Amino acid sequence: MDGKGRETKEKILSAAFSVFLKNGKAGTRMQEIADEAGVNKALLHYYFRSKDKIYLAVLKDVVQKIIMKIVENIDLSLDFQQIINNLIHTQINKIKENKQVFQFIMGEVWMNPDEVKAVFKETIKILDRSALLVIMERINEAVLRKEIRKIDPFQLIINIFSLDIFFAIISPILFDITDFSEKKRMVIENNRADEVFNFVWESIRLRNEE
Amino acid sequence: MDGKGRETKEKILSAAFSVFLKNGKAGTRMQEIADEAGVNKALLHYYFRSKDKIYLAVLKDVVQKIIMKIVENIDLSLDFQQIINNLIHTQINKIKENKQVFQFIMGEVWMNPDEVKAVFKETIKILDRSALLVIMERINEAVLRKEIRKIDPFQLIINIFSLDIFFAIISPILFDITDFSEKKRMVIENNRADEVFNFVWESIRLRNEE
DNA sequence: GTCTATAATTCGATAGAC
DNA sequence: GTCTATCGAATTATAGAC
Repeated sequence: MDGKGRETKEKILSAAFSVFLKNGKAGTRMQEIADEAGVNKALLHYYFRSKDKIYLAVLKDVVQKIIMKIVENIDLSLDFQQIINNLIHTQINKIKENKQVFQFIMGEVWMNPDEVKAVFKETIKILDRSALLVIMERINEAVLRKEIRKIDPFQLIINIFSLDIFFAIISPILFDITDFSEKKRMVIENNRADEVFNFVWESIRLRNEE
Repeated sequence: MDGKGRETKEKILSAAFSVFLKNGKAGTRMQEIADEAGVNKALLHYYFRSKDKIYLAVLKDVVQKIIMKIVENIDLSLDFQQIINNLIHTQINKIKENKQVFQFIMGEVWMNPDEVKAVFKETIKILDRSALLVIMERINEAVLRKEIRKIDPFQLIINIFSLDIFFAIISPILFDITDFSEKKRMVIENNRADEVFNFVWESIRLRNEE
């Protein structure tokens, strides 16, 4: 493929990325992608054959990016308490920055579970899992030296992810159906990471009495 | 409307319920509802005018049931620790029993956010909120008599919901992409309620040292 | 490689007979 | 109240000219 062709293909892919993220698979029209890319609709088929193929390309890209983002950038040089604190704050910030991506994935998971699961599986296979494994290792170490109580690392990670992710994806609806003031909403959102860390740390730290 | 008409209408609604739950709004075909109900497709329009109208009827019913289920049946005669324990176990059981309903709502929230939000708002308005309010009251009381540490009841409830709901809706994908044995999967699923209660209680209970 | 025009299909909705 | 037949809109996909 020559330079011009590659350029066009990338324009289409980038447009598809933004349109699929906004509307989901079912809500996306090939015409809208073409308009967004500034090319003719027929070209989408010339380069990608079908809507399904473009969707799959976008989905792979999105899933890969989100998995990377959620486990990367964890500073392991800190002490254990700070690692957990750092993990929670980093994760919640990443989620805030990529809300649209999370909501897209949540939507697609239910509409196209098999497609999404397959992409997740494939991505995880080629992924560098070391970051997550190192954290689990650190959890086990902290248990052994009695800094925290005995807990299954897998369950602890799941609990942290639940507290981080569920709130973020549900908060638009939550604040829409409750009658909090804008100010209270902001306070709750901004304090969420501290609240989660506090909740988690109080649960796992070992006290002197024990 | 005579007896026969009412009966047909109910057959359609019941079929619509099962088909929408399985496929979501976008994935549902009027023909499939008609087949499921054993009537002609034209009759759906005779009784409900449009697909949107049937969907709305189903959505209202589903949302109402799920909100009721999640807050009802909390035994308030117990002591505080047991109320929290009971709340978590009841909720997780309800979620397990109604997994399809939860997954349907999660899917619809992203595909039709405005429609779903509106139905939630409306349902909450006519809902008996006393159960949830009483729990928040009990939380405040427990703080005052120093049974648990100081915590915002709203945040505590959100945290419990996160730990209960997120795991349940994500577990099919989680177990699909990891390589746990069937046995380990069962153990984790069956112990989830105990794990959550333990995690929450360890986080909030006040010790003697403090 | 890119465009115009159109085929092909799917699906919600309706008209009209019984 | 129920069915058959069909319309019309929306949308993916392709054929063919440039």
